[in-house]
Amino acid sequence: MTPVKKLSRRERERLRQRRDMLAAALELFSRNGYYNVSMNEIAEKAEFAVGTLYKFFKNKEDLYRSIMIEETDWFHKVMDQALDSGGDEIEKLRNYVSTRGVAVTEKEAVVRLYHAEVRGRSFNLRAGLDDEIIKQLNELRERLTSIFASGIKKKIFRPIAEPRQLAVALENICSGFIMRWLEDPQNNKYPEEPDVILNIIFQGLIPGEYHSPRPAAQNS
Amino acid sequence: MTPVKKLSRRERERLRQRRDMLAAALELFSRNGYYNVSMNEIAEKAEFAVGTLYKFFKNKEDLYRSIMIEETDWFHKVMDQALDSGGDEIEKLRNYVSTRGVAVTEKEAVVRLYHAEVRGRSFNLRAGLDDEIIKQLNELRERLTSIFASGIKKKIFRPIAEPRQLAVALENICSGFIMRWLEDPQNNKYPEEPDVILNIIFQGLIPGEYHSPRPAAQNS
Amino acid sequence: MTPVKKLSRRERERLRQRRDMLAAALELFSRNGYYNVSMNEIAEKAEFAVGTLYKFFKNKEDLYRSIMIEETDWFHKVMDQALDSGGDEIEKLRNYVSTRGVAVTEKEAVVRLYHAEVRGRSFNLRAGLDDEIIKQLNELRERLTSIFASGIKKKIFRPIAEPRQLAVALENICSGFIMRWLEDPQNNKYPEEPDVILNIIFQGLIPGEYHSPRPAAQNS
Amino acid sequence: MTPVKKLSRRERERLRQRRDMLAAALELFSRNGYYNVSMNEIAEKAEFAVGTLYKFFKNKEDLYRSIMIEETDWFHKVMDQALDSGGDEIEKLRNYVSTRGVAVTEKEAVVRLYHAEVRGRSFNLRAGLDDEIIKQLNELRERLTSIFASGIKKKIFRPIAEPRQLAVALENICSGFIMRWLEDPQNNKYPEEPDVILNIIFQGLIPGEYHSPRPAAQNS
DNA sequence: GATGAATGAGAATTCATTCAT
DNA sequence: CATGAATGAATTCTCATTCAT
Repeated sequence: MTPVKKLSRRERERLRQRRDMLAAALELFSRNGYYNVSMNEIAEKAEFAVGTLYKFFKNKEDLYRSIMIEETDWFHKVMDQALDSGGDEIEKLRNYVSTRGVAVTEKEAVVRLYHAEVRGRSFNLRAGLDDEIIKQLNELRERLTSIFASGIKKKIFRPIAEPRQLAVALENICSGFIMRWLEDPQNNKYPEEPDVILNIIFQGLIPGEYHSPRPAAQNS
Repeated sequence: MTPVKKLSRRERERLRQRRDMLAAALELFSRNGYYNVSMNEIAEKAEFAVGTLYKFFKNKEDLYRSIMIEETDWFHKVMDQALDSGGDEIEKLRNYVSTRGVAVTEKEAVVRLYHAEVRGRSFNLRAGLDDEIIKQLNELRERLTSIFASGIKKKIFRPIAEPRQLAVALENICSGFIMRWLEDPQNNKYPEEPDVILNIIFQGLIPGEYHSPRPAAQNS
Repeated sequence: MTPVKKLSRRERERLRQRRDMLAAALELFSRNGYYNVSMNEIAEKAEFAVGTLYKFFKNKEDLYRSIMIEETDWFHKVMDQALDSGGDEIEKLRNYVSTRGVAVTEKEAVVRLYHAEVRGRSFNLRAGLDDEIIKQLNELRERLTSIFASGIKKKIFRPIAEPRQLAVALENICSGFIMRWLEDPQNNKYPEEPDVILNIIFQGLIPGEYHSPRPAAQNS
Repeated sequence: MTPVKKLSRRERERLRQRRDMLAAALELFSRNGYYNVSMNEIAEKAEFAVGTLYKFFKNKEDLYRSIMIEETDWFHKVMDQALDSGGDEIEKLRNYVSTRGVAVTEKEAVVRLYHAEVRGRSFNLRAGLDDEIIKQLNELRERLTSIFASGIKKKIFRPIAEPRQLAVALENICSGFIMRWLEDPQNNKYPEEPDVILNIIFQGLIPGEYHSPRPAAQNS
C-alpha cells in the first residue's frame, strides 16, 4: 500500500524504538491516565532514558497526541475496511458491530484510551483533540450515516429516525457494551453475534428469531 | 428521608459553606478537568481560604469524590422519580429518556462530569469510583432492566435482546445524544420527543408514524 | 520622600522577606553568575523554601531582573545625588568619582553584578537589560555629558574632546579602577583622591600640583 | 616563531579541523554567551559530530578556554606589534589606540568575547581565566605602563598620575569606546583619530590643536 | 577515526497540604 | 475557627558527555 520498502537499517531501528515508546506510553496512559503517568515511568517501561523520549517527542503532550493520532488512524482504517466489505447495508452494519468487538481484543489499551478521550471527553489535552482526529471520527460517523440513509432509501430499513441519529445510536450502543466488557470482563461480554445489537435497532428487519412475529399484535 | 429538621444555626451555616465549595469545585472540575484545577482556584471561586477547604474535605480527591457522591445521589433521585411515574413500561421509558434530557439543562456541569467519569472512565480518581456510586448506577440500570423484563413479559416489548442489554443500549443512546449536544449545542439537540430514541429500540412497538408498515415485506 | 508610613505589619514583613531573598540572590549571582546559581541555592541561602521564592518572583529571570532594577535604581539615585552637589563643574565631577568609589564599599555585590552586566554585557538576560535600566544609565551619562559641556562653555575645561566622549572616558576610567580593585583588593586601590582620576582627564585644569605650571615648563 | 614546517598531512588536517571548531564556537559564544550555546549547536555550525568535538577538547569549558587562550594570544601579538612600532612614546600610544580599533573590525567576535570576559568578568569559567591569559594581559599592561613611565621620565608626558594608573585609564577609555561601538554601531564610532583618546589623557602634551595654548588662561 | 544516538544528572517550576497567627 | 503564607516533593525537560558502530 505504501511505497516504502527501502528503509535503511537505521531508519527501521528508529521506527522500532518509536513504536516501543508509544506502546509503553499507551499501556500506561490507558491504565492510569495522562496525569498519573510520568515521563520517567514511560521511559523506564520502554527501557530508554528520559532524554531519548524527548528525542522522539517534543514533550509529554506531543507523545500523547502522537498516540492518539496513530491509534485513531489504525481504528479508522480497521473500521473503514469493515464498512467497505461487500454485501448490502445490513451486512456492512454487521461488520461494523463485529469489528468494533474485534478491535478491542486486538488493542485493548487503544480502545480504553479511545473511550476515555472520545466518549468521556477527558482533559488530557488542554487544547482538545487534534482536528485531524476529530475529522476521522466524523468521517466514520458519516459513513455510518450514509449506510443508514441508503438502507432506508432502499427500504431495507424503516425510517425510524434520521440516519445520523441511527448512526449515533449504533456507535453508542457498541461503545456501551465494550465499556462494560472492559470494566468487568468476567460478567460482561460483547455480543458475539452482531445481530444482537442490530436487532436492538432493527429487530423488525434483521431476519432472525425475533423477526417474523408481527409487531402489530402488541398494543391493539 | 433523613430525620432532619433540628440543625443549629451553626450547622446550617456549615452546610451552606460546604454547598458553596462543592458548587465552585463542580463548576471548575467539569470545565477544566480534575488536574487542571488547583485547590487555590477552587478556594478563590468559592470565596474561602484554602485552609478552610481542608476543614471540610480531607484532600483534593475527597472533595472530588464528595461531588461525585452528592451529584450521583441527585441524579439517582431524579431518575428514580422518573421511573416511579405511573403508567406502563413504555411510559416509564419515555420518562427516563426525557428526564435524562431535562437533567442536562438543570445541571449541565454535573452531567459533563458524569460523562467524563462514568462514560469515559476518566482517571481523576486513582482508586476508581466509590462503591456507593457504582451501586447507585447499577441500581438504576437494574430498574431499567426490570422495566424491560416486565415489558417483555407483558408482551408489550418483543424480546429482541436480553433486558439488561436493552437497558445498556438505552442508557448509551441517551448518553450519546447528550454528549453530542454538550459538545456542540448549536448543531445537535437532544431529541425533544423521547419517542425518537425509543423508536430506535422499539420502532415496532411504539405507536407512531413508523409503526404500522409491516417490517416483513422488505427482504423476503 | 515617599508617602509611605502606613504599612501593615504584614506588608512590612513581606517587604523584609523580599529584601532577604533579593539579598541572597544578589550575593550568589554576583559571586557565581546567573547560570551557576540554582533557585534551590538561593532559597537555601535566603532560608526559605523554593516555593516561597516563586510567590515573590515569577521565575528565575524575574528575580534577576528585579535585582538589576532595584540596584540600578539605587545606583542611579546615589550617583544623581553626587551630581546634584553644589559646587562648580569640577566639584561635581569630583563627587562623581569619589561616590563611585564609595558605592563599591557599600554594595560590593551590586557593583560586581553591575560590571558583569553593564560593562561586560553578560548573557544572563536573553532579552537584554530592561529598557528602564538602560534609560537610567543613559540619563546618568547625559548628566555627566552636560556637566562637561557646561564646563567647557564656561571655559573651566578645555574642549579636548566632545562632552559625551569625555563622559564615556570618565565612566570607564572609574570602572577600570574599580574592577581592578574588586579583583585584587590587596594590590589595587581605587584612588582615594578623586583628583587622581580627574587629573588624567584635566591635568591642565584642575587647580593643584600640575595646574599652575605652564604646560610648557614641564620638561625644564 | 615555533619551529613549524614539518607537519604531516594528517597533522595539518587536524589543525584545520580544530580551527574550524574554534571559529564556530567563537562565533556562537560571542553572540549568545557560554550558557546559551550547546555543544550540539557548535558541532552543527562547525559541521562535525559532537563526538568529534570531544576528540579535540576535553569538555565544553576546555573548548571555551582554548578559544580564550588562542584569541588572547592573537590579541597580545597584535597589540605587541603595535607597541613595537618605532617612534617615540606618543607614537606608540597612538598605535595602541588605533590598533585596538582595528582589532575590532578584524575580529569582532573575539573582541566581544574579550569584553564580556575580561572587562565584565563573566562567569563562563567557574575557575576564572587561565593564569596564562592573565599573565599576557598583565604583560600588555606592563608594556603600556613602562611606555608611560619612560615618557614621563623623558618629560614627554607630565606626571599627572602613576604610570600604571595611566595605563589602566587608557585601556579602559579604549574599551569604553569599543563597547559603545559594538552595542550600537549606528550611533557610536570608535574615534578614527587616536589623538581624540590620547588628548583626553594628554591634551597638554600631544602636539596639536590643544597643545600649545597655555592652560593658564582657562579659569580667569 | 568519526559519528550521533542514548544517557541521566540536574535545574526550574508547580501545587497539594500544613500550621502559626 | 478561618486564614493564606510557607513548604518541599514531584514533575517536566535540557544538554554535556559517553560509547557502540
